[in-house]
Amino acid sequence: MTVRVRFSPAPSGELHVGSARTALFNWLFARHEGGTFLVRIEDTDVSRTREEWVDAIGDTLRWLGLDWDETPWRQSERIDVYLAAADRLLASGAAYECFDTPEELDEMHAARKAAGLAPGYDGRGRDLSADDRARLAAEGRPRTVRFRTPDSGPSTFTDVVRGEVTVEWSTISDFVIVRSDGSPLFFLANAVDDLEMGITHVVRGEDLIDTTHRVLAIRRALGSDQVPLYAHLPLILQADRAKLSKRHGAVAVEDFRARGVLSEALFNYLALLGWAPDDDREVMDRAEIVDAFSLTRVTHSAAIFDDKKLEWINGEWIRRLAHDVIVDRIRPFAHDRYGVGLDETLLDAAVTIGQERASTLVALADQMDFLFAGDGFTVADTVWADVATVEQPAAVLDAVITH
RNA sequence: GCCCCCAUCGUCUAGUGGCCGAGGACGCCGCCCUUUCAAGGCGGUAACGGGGAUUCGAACUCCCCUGGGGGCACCA
Repeated sequence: MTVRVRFSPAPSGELHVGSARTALFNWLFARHEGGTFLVRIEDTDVSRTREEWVDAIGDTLRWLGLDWDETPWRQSERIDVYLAAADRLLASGAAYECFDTPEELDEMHAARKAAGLAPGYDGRGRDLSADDRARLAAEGRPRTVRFRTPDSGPSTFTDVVRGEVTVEWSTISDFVIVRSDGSPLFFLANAVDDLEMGITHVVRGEDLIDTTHRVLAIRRALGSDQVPLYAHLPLILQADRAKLSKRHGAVAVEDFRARGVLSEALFNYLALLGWAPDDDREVMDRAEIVDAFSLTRVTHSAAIFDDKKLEWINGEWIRRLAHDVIVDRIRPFAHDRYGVGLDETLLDAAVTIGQERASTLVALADQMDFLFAGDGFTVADTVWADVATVEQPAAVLDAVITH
């Protein structure tokens, strides 16, 4: 079987490190297995989608070094496919039409919660007659399509990292697959696409583990007896053990990029969050990681994102990369900061110092402050005071190089 | 509230019944190198959440508790 995986981001913001890690693991798995890595934009919710995010996510993936194999899919261009599937589910009785108003649903949720149940749905629309439905539709009530879940019995699937995952159907109520505005929802689109695109392995965050039962149920109702192999990755948490959020500093890949984290370093660090090779290596390049990667070695518990360790790996990479490569990457920073009159010789000298001591490209740029500005040095306090007091740039350079 | 998942140093992790009086890395603390900062070298600090059970023997198996996380939407 040829491995076929996909990364399916919702374009509702910049790519954050959690999603990037998911993309990375999918990519690593595909490359390791010689399989295919696809990108599928899950933009069925038009209100949350912005075209600029679609482009931004692509740029970020490219920057990280994650290349995809086929033209990216857009779910927004396949709406009719999902609705056709919904019609089939309706025809077979696997799904049914509902005409509940938002107010009625709110009331029901409150009542169910008070009764110690999950918000869910009480199935009130399940057994409406054709006449009932026609009448309610005629009243102008909103029409949605719900998937009918089994009343009882176990739902089990095999997860590569977690083993057998079982849940009782009675805890999962009927859920909406087509909105009142006629657009399809995640569960439907996801099930249809994974099926039609021949996805063999679904690698995603653990926050989606509970949705698997529903997606699998839709697949079966659609007539498929094929089940992709799932692998739910442990979540990435903040230092306070809460889910990563924008309130707590950098979470978007672009934030790290702007901060001067090298692509190689973030790739390397992210690979180590939730996975470890079977030896002691930590600083590894892309090829080494692809070679060593395996889903069976993915860890089980949530990991805290550690900036310190990222900084360390970044420093390793700054020192490891060829001098010219760093000069090329630092040039935009230097240019922004010091303008057109950029002195290439000094830039070169700054990188020399930077590779020796900096952990991030921004810190490296700080080294340049005193080289370019002469007296205004921001290098850690009194560091290199004697060198910085030399007035002639040439002498500074000399001192730096011979130091 | 209900459901699911998870549980080794502060953090990332190795570990799949004896090789573990628990290994590596980051961080932190010393010392060395160095005119100073880094980098580097050397050393140190620090963990199997608790209780049962199985076993000749449990970090590794099972159960309970506790703790943490996630889910329960006309978001994905």
